[in-house]
Amino acid sequence: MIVRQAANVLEILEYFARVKKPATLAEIADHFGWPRSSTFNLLTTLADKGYLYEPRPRAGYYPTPRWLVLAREVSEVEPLPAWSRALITSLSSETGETVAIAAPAGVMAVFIDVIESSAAIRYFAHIGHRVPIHATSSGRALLLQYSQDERDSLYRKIEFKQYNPSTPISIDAVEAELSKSVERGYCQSFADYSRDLAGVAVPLPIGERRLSVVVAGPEFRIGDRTAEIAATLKQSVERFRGK
Amino acid sequence: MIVRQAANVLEILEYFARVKKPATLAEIADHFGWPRSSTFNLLTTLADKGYLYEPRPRAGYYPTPRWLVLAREVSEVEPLPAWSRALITSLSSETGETVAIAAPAGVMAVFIDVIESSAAIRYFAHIGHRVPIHATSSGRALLLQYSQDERDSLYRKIEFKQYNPSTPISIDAVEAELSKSVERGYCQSFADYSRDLAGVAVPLPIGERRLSVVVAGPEFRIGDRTAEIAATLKQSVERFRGK
DNA sequence: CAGATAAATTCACCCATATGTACGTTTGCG
DNA sequence: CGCAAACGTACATATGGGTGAATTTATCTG
Repeated sequence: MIVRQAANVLEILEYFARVKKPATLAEIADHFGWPRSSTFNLLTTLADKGYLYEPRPRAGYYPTPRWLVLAREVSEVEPLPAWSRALITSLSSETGETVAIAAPAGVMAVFIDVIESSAAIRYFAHIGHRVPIHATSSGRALLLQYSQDERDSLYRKIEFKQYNPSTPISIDAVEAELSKSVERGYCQSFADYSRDLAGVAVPLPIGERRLSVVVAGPEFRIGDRTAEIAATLKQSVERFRGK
Repeated sequence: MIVRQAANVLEILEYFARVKKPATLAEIADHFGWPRSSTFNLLTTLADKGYLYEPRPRAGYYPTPRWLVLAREVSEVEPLPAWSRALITSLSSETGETVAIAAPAGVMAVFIDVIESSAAIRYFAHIGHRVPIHATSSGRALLLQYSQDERDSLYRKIEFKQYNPSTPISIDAVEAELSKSVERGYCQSFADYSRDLAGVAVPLPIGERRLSVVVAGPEFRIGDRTAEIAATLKQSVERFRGK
């Protein structure tokens, strides 16, 4: 069950991150198609707790720096090492594709750091983006770091959906793909989840954390370059990990 | 009306900012006294939207860096100038008290930047902290920048409460205090709102924005130093504004 | 490896809460 | 300056969502 008002708070934060200027109650209500009265209650709540204020009287609400303070506090703990960002930046410019670092989140993989390709046609992803752990290269690079037991209990929670023709829709299919990945030395996915999207990924354990790096872009650009990209990936990981 | 689930999202964020480590569903539920099932729904919602993840399987949830990304985006717009932070840092070390920059938020004043005193007994405030605009020195320094019309319409929304013996509980009382502030050249408050707390504040217009700076601490330390503190305040504002 | 214990998840029902409606206030325009 | 349209706010009510209890899943313990 989704908690609507909780999701709405996030919607509002995202809204402000997008428009980057104060918004009046009416604007917000209209934008989301929410009733004025409900919007009023929500904004009042956020303002009461010190998360919104009115930069200029009657010119609308805007988030206070409180968000930043709290976000900094939570993110300063166990930050990614400096080299991981250098790694994906370097990989992105070398390959010309979007590169991300993924972490497990139940049956999903979350991107916890992303460098987007600068190509016009590219994989559009952002930090916080979530993809099914079993149907993506980044996810499977995480699964490879699980024990068989851990994987088995995860599988039971997965709802196997046929996102695309090539989506693995059984435990066996996933396990088979994992075996193949071990053989070939890297994980890959060709539109197993997102249409037209191909990805190449490898595990990236950092300390206790099980992460993965993925290079992803349109199938026609990744196509037969997977081995080459995988080599670049591994090489770069080796090179940057030391630093 | 307060939107409970919206407030709960903020509570959770604050919780993680405090404990700075992953927390399981049970821990969170117990901490807040929420039913497990409700906590489950909330955490699931936040995780579904990519705001929480599980650093290690079964080791609990933790916020993703997504919060930081969004918070940065909203805060990068119209950031406070670099000198304003230097100003309050300097003021705090000169006076030994907590110093804050306040902005209007309806009938309240929000602190949008704060440097806390290092004294054991001090004014405890944080970014996002809110105080009544009419019953605090920081608030009144904001009111001074309003036109009479704007003030009048604000007054109608204020619910005059006797927080303390000295709280102004009428429009006239507030206006009188504002006049006195103009005469003496700065705003002050002696426990008009918070018990034992004294504050000295001056307006701080930055660009189009109407802000104020306040030096606040225990009455016994501020006591008869108000004039001196006000002088330091004004001097520092002059000095740093140029930079 | 049971058996016990604790945690996570599901579900249906009833109450808290989101909303439609109405009212007061502000703003924009002629 | 007066009127209209837009905006913000209050409140009662029906209904969507939070919760307690039941069920499943994981973890501990002897």
